[in-house]
Amino acid sequence: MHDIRALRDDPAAYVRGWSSRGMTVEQADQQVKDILALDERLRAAQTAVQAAQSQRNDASKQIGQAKARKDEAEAARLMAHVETLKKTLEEQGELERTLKEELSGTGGVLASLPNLPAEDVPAGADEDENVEIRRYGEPFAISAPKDHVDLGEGLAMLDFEAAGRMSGSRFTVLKKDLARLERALGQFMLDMQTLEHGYTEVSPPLLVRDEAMFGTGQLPKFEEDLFSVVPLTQLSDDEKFALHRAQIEKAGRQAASDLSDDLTSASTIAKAVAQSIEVNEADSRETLRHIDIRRRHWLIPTAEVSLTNLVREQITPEEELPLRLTALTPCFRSEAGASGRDTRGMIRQHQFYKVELVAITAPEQSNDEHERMIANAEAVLKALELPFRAMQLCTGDMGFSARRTVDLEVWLPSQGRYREISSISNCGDFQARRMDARCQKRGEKGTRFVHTLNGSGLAVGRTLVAVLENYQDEGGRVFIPEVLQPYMGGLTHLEPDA
RNA sequence: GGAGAGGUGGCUGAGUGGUUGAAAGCACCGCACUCGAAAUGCGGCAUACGUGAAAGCGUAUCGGGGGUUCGAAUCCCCCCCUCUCCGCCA
Repeated sequence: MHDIRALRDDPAAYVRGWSSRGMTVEQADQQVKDILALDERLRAAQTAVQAAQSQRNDASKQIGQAKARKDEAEAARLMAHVETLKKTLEEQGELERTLKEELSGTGGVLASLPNLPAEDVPAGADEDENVEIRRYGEPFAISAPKDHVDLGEGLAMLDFEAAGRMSGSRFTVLKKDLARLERALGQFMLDMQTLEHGYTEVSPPLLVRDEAMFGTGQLPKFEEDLFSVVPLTQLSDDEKFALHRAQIEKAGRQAASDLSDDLTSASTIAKAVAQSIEVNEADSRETLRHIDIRRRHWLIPTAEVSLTNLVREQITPEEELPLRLTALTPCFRSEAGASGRDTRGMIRQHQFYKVELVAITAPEQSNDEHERMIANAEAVLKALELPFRAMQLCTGDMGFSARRTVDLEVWLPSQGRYREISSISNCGDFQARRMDARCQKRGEKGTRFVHTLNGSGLAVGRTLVAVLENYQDEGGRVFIPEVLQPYMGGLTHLEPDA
């Protein structure tokens, strides 16, 4: 969500920002012009409505006074005056609502355009123009490395076939020590982030409302990446009846007013009413559909959604910032746009575990906090002694809500390249505006929007893949990293028939 | 799932169609009194948006949305949430 006043003050910054993120300069320039024009029209409508309301309020007050002193003639005169204001009130009011929705509504322009990149973000079109900022560790020399699928199946601990039978593609079943290793990784990461890095552990909802998804930026633009669930509860008969009654009353009023100067026969009226009711049956169904939507929940694609929304619609005292939150949760992604990509193995699943890090900070703290968070994520890879590199994402490769993002990529021997295992973003006040999450200094009047940051610390599924592939030996056994051994009851290797 | 009660400013809580943005109390801030504090007295004390150089002015907001009305915290409808009892359940 963008600040219309900031855009008014410095339109050029927005042209610059958006033209670096998938728009040409001309398109960005036009976009900004369109927004400013829309804003202009909205404020004109607003001013007109307010002027009319002001007059109406004055008149209403006088009507009250006139009635109090039994001056019915004066009251009637004033009521007639208000009647003349009605047209302006309705037309301009309708216009105002439409323009406002278009500009700053849930599906409006300001909510549908991506965050502006920070100044130091390299310009670029896609991932090929990301910039490596550092590298840790040397890829292990493994001759003819197996991939994690062959390793896992060789150990009889990984079963895509069974998963496919019950759930289809992009699901997996882990068994025995491999299932335990996944659990160990989650526990280890969570312990590190809470005990060593000061994050507060949270066990949040995995199902959230539209508003929460809007807050972090998944909605309205990326609905197709998500799973939704709708309870099978139907509307009660009472609710249906109430809805229909409201519709029929509305229809009846409409029909009566349409026919008021031509009351030819009862049958005409009946026909008209019946017709209106039929039309409103459709309206009614539409209303019912909206109620269903309101009862819908979304499965979180990352705990970023739940953790960040913890401060939504709240004013947090600045002394309490930064808030550092972490959670180990399942994540659910439809991967709609990825058909054909990473179809083999557990790199890209509909469901996976991830330890998420979220920080809520005061505006001036967020840059430092970002660096801290990157280090917190890197610490996990270092402890597991997995080779990785850190990539500063270019403007074209960043997510919708981010103003600056650094990805961590782990070495995968079977692919002979680095693959994303963590993504750490500073979103500035972009999400805070969408959530209305603010902070306030003690004893001071004004509030400011907080800054929000999120990062994986780490994706458990992909870490499991990295451990399997990097720690394999020629016999198909897998060494368990030392830091994980306490979580595995002292076990040092995964081996067949364990 | 059934039956019922309720959601008002930072908090408690009055208000059931007309100068009510909203009584009163608490909390908080300023001033007076005091050597200082307490107590007491007086005054102040919401947010967002529009407009304006500013002071200010205007509009909206009593869980959210819609409706009735010249006028809604107050009446009607829908949604969300909280609480109580019953039922069911990991």
